[in-house]
Amino acid sequence: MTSRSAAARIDELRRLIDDANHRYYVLDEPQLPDAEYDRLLRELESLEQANPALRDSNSPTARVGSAPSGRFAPVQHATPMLSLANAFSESEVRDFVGRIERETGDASPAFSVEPKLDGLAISLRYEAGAFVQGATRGDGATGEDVSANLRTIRTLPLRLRGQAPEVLEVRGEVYMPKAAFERYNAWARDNGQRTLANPRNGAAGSLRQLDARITAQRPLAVYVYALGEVRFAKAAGPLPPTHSQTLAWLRELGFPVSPEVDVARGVDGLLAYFARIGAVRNALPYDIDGVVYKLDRYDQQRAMGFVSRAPRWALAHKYPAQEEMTTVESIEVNVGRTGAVTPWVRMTPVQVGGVVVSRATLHNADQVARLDVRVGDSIIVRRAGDVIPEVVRVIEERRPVDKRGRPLHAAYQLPGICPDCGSAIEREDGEVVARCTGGLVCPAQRKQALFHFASRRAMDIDGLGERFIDALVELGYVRSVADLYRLTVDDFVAMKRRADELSDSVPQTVKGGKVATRWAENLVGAIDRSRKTTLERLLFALGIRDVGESTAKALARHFGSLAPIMAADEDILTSVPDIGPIVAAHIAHFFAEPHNLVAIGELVDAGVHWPEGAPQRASDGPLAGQTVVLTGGLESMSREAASARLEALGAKVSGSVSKKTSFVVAGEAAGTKLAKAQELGVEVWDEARLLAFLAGHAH
DNA sequence: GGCCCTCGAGTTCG
DNA sequence: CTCGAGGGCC
Repeated sequence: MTSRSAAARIDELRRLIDDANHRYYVLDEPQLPDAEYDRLLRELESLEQANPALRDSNSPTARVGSAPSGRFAPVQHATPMLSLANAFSESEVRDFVGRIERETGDASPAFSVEPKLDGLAISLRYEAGAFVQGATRGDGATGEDVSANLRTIRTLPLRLRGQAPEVLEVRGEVYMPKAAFERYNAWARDNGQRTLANPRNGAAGSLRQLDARITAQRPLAVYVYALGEVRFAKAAGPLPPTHSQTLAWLRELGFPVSPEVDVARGVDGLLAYFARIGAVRNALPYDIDGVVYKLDRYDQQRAMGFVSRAPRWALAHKYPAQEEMTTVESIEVNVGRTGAVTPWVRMTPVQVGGVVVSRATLHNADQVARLDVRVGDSIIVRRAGDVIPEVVRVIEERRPVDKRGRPLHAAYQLPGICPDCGSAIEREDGEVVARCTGGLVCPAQRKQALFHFASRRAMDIDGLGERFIDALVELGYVRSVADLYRLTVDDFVAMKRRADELSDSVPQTVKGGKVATRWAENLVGAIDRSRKTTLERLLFALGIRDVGESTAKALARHFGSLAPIMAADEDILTSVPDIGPIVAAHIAHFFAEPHNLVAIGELVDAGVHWPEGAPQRASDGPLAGQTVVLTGGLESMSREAASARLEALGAKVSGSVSKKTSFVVAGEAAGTKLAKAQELGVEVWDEARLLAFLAGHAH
């Protein structure tokens, strides 16, 4: 190939690859098959290698990064990089908008609004449409030249598209997408590399790598959101008159601009945007710490001017932090109803997502080992999608060490004996959970068994909470579930008096004298009401391992009465739908234990009773054989009531959506289950349709 | 033996 | 809600 035609081909390849990159990374609409892309890139590489004179630092092949070039050179920003005023409350937003309305005389000014990415601010300089230099923010006036590292970022255009100004400086944020961060850390763990503490630190650290080849391996991305210096070839350039139009223009030039940018008017518009982004915050592919409001019209911006270094026409409205750092004060264990030993951390209380968090579960020994959490460690805690705090990771760099630089504390190990009863803790082969072997000898297990027995879905004894059960067991009033039915008002009053003397483990609101008597009467009444129950509730309340509500219901339907269940061997039990050999063994063992038989006899003697009937096999009804899932809240009835009505019509009400689900009933604020149903193409009913169906099939 | 669907169990704060 | 594991079907 002559060098002339090589030059033409190189030019063509660079265009094709740049275009493919733009479509893939910026527009998210890949067009070129991966194999074809690789082929073009390899062809370009070999042509550039054969023709060194035609190499170009803005060639797409440069994205693999270049060797270190010493220190970062300082870069003077042509126009200073600003900082923004922050707001943490609605009233600050009102003040901000009020000021602008007053001073511009515009009763309903438009704002360009955008998410505030949690990354690293940078400035990018283009001359004649080609990327020439990129710098960190630094102190706002002078930053560091990180051009080589920025070139490795796939979403950053190396050449602009269309009519680019002579000089164009844009400001943006370099960030690490959440998924890329997770992927990178998984890779780093597997390969013995240091993991990144969070996406923001990951972005900052990667951008300040002296060796751009390392940066190239870090999955960074960039969004632009503002202009710096702009010079057009001809005298006065046609700059758009508003910020939102500028963003659209930047997008046309090939820059990645957040798809969440919008225009809003007035305080209500801004707050609505803040709420809308806040609602999807977790689902966004990047971390944000707030949203930014910018007065849209440039003439109005000029009228507002600056205070020190912050513009008076822009505001960053921050969300409460969702991830915070704190320290581990101790690692302790809980013993559950089945003896499951669950480790958890007590940590220095810290505000996360608006509430103070002081403890978080570690689930099991595997999780402790994975995180390698130790006493004294600095940890990142998060309140994920729901409410439950979790330990995200340990910041190993901050682990306390002794004089010789060794960690102060060894890796945490689960205790070998139960802290509540001293029995051995064992973990079966292949199982994740470790269990206390003490059984009902263990006070922790006994308390949990009682709590489960009294719980709403079991015997439904109102007012018998966890702390109160603790006191009952510790003071020796109750050993087995049947003991509950022997307690009198006098017992409760006496117990209350003793508990008050010993500690404050009984609610403070319960005072002595008449009030105590009244309270005791209520409890005795609640216990008495629970005597009348159903077979499935009783079976569930007994706390047989692996027998939850659903299995208890299956047993009750299949056998109709208690005696045949107690008498059944494992073979007979296995013939019940959804009961296999393992659950059958647990059930048979439970009823083979003499103390369980005694407890059941005592319950019956104490007056616990339930209707018994004939065995029921496959149900019929208009919904026979259908599996239904309820999600979200219904207005006209509780979720339980809706379940009962559907079951009465023969449906099986399940908790999780799958291909086999017949239909999903979605109420208010339906969440992931609705999304899953839509993804799987499962039929979705709204409340109106459910009500119409129920009305049409009323008994 | 491997998959998919369910169920069970544990969990935090106000 | 999420994870782990039991049950059932291919």
